[in-house]
Amino acid sequence: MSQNDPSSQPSDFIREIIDEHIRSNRFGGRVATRFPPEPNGYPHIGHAKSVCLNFGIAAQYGGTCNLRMDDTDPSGETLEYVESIIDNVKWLGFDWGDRLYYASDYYDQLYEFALELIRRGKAYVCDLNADRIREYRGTLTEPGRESPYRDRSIEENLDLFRRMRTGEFADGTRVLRAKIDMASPNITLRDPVMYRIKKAFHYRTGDRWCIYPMYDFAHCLSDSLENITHSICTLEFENNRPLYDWFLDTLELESHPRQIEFARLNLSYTVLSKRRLIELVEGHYVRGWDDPRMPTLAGLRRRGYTPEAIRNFCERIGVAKNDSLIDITLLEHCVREDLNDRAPRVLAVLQPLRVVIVNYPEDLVEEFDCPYHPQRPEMGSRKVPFSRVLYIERDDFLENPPKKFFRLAPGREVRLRYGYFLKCLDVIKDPETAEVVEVHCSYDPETRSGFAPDGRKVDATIHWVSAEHALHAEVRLYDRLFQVANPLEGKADFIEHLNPKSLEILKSCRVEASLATAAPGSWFQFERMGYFCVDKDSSPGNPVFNRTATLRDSWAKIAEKGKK
RNA sequence: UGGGGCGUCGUCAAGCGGUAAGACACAAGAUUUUGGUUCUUGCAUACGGAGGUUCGAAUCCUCCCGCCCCAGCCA
Repeated sequence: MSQNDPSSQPSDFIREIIDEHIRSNRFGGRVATRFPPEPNGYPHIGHAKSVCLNFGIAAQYGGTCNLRMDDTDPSGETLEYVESIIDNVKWLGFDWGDRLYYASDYYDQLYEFALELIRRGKAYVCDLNADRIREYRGTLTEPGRESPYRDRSIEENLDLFRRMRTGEFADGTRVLRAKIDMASPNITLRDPVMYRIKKAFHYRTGDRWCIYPMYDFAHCLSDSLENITHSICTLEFENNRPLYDWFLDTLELESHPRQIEFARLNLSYTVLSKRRLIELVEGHYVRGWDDPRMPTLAGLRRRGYTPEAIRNFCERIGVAKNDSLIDITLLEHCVREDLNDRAPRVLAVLQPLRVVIVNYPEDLVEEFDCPYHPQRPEMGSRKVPFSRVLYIERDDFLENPPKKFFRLAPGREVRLRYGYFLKCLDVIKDPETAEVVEVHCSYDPETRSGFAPDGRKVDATIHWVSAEHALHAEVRLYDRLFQVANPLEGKADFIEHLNPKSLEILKSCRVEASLATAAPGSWFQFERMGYFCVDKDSSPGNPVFNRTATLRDSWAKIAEKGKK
């Protein structure tokens, strides 16, 4: 069993805290977590870290994990975002059963809790406007001042708050505040706002409400209502924990979850903040939320990343409190690892160079049986047609090859994958541009299975496709979205760091005929080129492929060194 | 200059007083009909710095330095 493998049961400071709670029977041995996104953007790989953590812990401890939309601010929250969250968390492989909740479903209860706080003399209606409240709040080094409305009677507060709810007052004219401590060194505790007036349409409650609860008030109570035991959130909420506890303590609620904060994910060569992702989408720097260059789950999914790869990535990066910038090569490694195992191998020529085999019969067509996976024969094979005219990759031929290049070149012999040895006899160039347009070769009929009876060796094996039989295809090559590891570093606008070559569209690719029926979303390894998946833009006869990741390429490294 | 948090290899990250795991990256080599995969090997005399406690400190204490978060009627 996997219990013997410690690495299969992740351990981190959060799980240590939970272990301790179980030992001390703090929550009756129960573990209940929740993933609480605000539906105001598409979920990204950073959310995946939280999803994996919360659902992972629940599964590991035999507990539950709820999915809760933290929708307490009508502006920006939409059903489209809710759907994208549901869709993507499900795709990642997690199941919340029937426990899909919405903070907006708690509005009535939250309102009652607010009334109770007023009755306990712990909340008051404040008539200061936003600017005034800021002034009264003080600064990091100076204490704040108490609002002149702080000592209203309970009756007046109750009356005013009810009238706030009925829409008697204009937006921004009054708020409900918690009465805590205007001199607290923790600014979060300086009489924080609990409710604001916003006469805005909410995507779920419509115009039933014109006052909306703030995060600090709503979140702890939502957790409590759901009987959460461990409320896991990111580091920036650490300052808010005393407030989280204050509401629950002041209301004397039985269910008092423990808030635990961990460091959010940062990934090199991309950005993971909703605000900036929205900017990329709305500024049309990418083709939408599911653009394969985006770090959104929708983007990664369309790019060809598998849920398994993403989950594995989330496990490998660990959980701690250090601000970190994870190297994107780790994410890439995780997809390659998964796809190497499961992607069928297939032949595809991205930048075709025409090859005529001068000694191959004009009308002969042979079929080679090509296995789908070198290490997994159970994946089977398919027949690939071979004929006199082929296409090979442009990069696999060089008229004047450098020392370490051992692919095709004048006078050189290579092996065609699954086929014959091929020798270059002649190079045909465009008289105007001197560009190589065609290569004439001969093949050795004795080498049909890829070996020479005389035992002679060949340095390279290249991929190919029969000109007459191949399918035309569009292939989209993606590279990192940004040119620098940390686009947010420095004073420059992160947009300036966008990689102008993050997308290269190749329209004259040729892929083997077996791909004609490939379903959108299916993964392949184009041999020697990388992992690709069928894009949703494909139509019958016009397949479109996205490059998920290149293969590791030691030749590219050698070539790169040669340039320097 | 208030409060909260964090500082271990290029990047993450174990370590919880007994003499620095692992992963990615990188480098070298072996195998190979993908310059892929796989395999082997190398990669922190050192844990932000300085003192101190101790037979022994990345782990305990003190001071210092650096980075992140908080002054939304966002979450």
